[in-house]
Amino acid sequence: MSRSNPRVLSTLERAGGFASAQEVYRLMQREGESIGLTTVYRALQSLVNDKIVDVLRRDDGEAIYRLCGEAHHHHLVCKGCGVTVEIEGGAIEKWAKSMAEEHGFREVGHTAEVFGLCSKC
Amino acid sequence: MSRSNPRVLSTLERAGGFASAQEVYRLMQREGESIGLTTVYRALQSLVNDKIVDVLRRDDGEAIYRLCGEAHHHHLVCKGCGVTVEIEGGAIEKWAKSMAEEHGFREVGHTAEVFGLCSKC
DNA sequence: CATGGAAATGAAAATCATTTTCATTTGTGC
DNA sequence: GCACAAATGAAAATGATTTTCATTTCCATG
Repeated sequence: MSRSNPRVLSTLERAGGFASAQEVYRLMQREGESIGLTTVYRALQSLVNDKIVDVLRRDDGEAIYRLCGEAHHHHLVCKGCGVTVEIEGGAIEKWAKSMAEEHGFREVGHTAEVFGLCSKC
Repeated sequence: MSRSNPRVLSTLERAGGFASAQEVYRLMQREGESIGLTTVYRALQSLVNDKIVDVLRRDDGEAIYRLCGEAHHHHLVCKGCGVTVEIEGGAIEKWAKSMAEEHGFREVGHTAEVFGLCSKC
């Protein structure tokens, strides 16, 4: 019952391994792929079940998917112009892990975003 | 323009300081309070703006609100039962600040959440 | 006591991501 | 070719949240 559609997976990869179902769908449409939104949702769910992708939530509640094992990075976002820089987060990994262990948590993940005003704004 | 309706706040308190907008609404109805769902949503948004409550996301994407203390802290949330522990984040402050400076950003803020499965789940 | 405008309220409609339904298509073994 | 399970996708359903807009409540001031 593997509905893990390879076209969806490869699109998610091309998206930088980080996109919502709607975004994957739009991307595939734009690239001329013929696929239904329903199938995209099912494929993503399936990929999550198979632990091939992770699911997180954006602040607005939309689910975003990313490849497991993707190098985990974070974002530095400008509140003024929206420009985004990927930043490295080794410090966070450690912090999250130690905090979790301290309270007996397992299977730990985390989200972190930094925002401010870039030099131009 | 303070729409931070005190009845909504007190209901959230009574709910154990942890509930979705829909739950607050249902609770108030059950207690015979006369209030509209719209007003509950507006009050909660207002409380978030005023930093009186925090907003998180349940796994299903529903927003949940909870009273928050003054001190800047982060949350360790269980994906299973939703139990939440406040954790200290000095490491994060430093990390966010240094990453931002490195890229010339000013007026820096950040968000960070850690999630996993607690010992009971 | 008006009364006039600003803020608050809430019912109903709109939005939007996600899920479900169901009829159709595709693929596979026989 | 044939039957049958799995996959697909269009359209409808769902459910949280937001928006619209008409009405009501407050309050200051005449």
